[in-house]
Amino acid sequence: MLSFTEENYIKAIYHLADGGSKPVLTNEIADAMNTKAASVTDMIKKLSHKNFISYEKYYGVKMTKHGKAEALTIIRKHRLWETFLVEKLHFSWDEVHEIAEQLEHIQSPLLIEKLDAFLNYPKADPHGEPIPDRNGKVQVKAHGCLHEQIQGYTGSIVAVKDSDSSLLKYLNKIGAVPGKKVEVIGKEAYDESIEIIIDDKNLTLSKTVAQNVLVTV
Amino acid sequence: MLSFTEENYIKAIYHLADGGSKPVLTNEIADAMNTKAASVTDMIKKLSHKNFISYEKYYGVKMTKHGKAEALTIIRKHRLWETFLVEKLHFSWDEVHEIAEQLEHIQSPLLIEKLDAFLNYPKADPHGEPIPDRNGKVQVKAHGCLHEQIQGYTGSIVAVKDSDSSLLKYLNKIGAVPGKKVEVIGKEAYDESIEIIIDDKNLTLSKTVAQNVLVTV
DNA sequence: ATATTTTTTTAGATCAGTCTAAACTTTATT
DNA sequence: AATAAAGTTTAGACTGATCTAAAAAAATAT
Repeated sequence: MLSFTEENYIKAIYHLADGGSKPVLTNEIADAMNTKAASVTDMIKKLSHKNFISYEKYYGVKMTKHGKAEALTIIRKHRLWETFLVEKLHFSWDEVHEIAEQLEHIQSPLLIEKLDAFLNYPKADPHGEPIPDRNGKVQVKAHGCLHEQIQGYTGSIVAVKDSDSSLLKYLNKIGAVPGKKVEVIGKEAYDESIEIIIDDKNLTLSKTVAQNVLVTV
Repeated sequence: MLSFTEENYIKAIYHLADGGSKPVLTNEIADAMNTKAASVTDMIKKLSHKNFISYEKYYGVKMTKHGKAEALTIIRKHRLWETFLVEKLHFSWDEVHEIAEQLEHIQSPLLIEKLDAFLNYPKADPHGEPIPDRNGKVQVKAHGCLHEQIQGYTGSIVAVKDSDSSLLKYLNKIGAVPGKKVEVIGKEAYDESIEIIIDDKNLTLSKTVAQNVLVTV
């Protein structure tokens, strides 16, 4: 059985690898886990020994099939619990992450099946992220440019196209990060800027920025 | 913040001390925790240093006010989760103990308040055990062992002592669950088994079973 | 292509929780 | 009261997850 920590590493690596495909560097993991590179190296050895990742010294790690499957069941649990917290216990969607981080480690496949049924087999969590099914299948959501959306649109941010660090920094500052709910209030015709609401705050994004933000459709 | 293990020790000691009052011996704790006396001694030192119990070498430990309060919040969490599992997720009452053992360690006072509200502030868990309120107050119901009752007794089942799953499964099968009316028809002198009526059905329970069933008096 | 910087790994230490084996206290027995 | 038995504590070791400091490898810059 996996420890708390092992599960957290597997989940973090999966996310950093964008679904487990691309290789991830030691320092990236250390940053994501708020720990030191040395600790990561140790854990990498353990996880690779258990066949969740493949590891070659001085190169990033890559997830195996086994590892991806494991990550998906953890993600499934996390997102089902978040849905429960928001829909049944009436938490607001920004309060649930920390609690779900704990709940996702509860061991009981039957519990998760029953929770899934209780919630009526939801397809996405409160942040709009898809919930993998019991076999690890993820329903990939169609998404489009924020720039293409019109007044009245509501959805959530899926990803950011450009990896330019100043854009990311800016989006992070204004709270426009993946997972966040967004509503389109209106668009300026003359410069194609877009007015939106994120976290109850009105924001105006330039065309250039809006073209780089992917949202659910 | 308390570790998983510390919480489990506190809960076990509280139960062994019958509500925290009488002193508990090292070996009793070791048995209850499925560990060795030496490990218990170490943990006792730590918990006493943190003021949850008072400790004098070679004598049993006693819970402090602080320790009792802590134990009661853990028990509250455990019993609320059991209620949730049975009432909302439709687990049967003999399946929930192990899962609640995990859930009781989730840290979030707000979560517990919301769960309590969601369940409509239940007074007892599915086994009939009282649920402490947010201040640690327990509503104690007068009750006695079924085994101690004599011919002609009528009352109802309040709770089941042992949380052993095979006992619970058995009681569930014969319909001896909390809330059910029970009547004592007679007792066999030679093996101290007891004959009762539940749901118009005559049943014979062994001494061991009857000792674990609590009834109103 | 050599030197410098960055990244990663190794070595060695620490802490929590556990263990076994030995030492020590208390309780029971004769 | 002396001895045996039972229960408890100490000493020392191990594992898992972490750390710091130093060594090694890879990437970058001159």
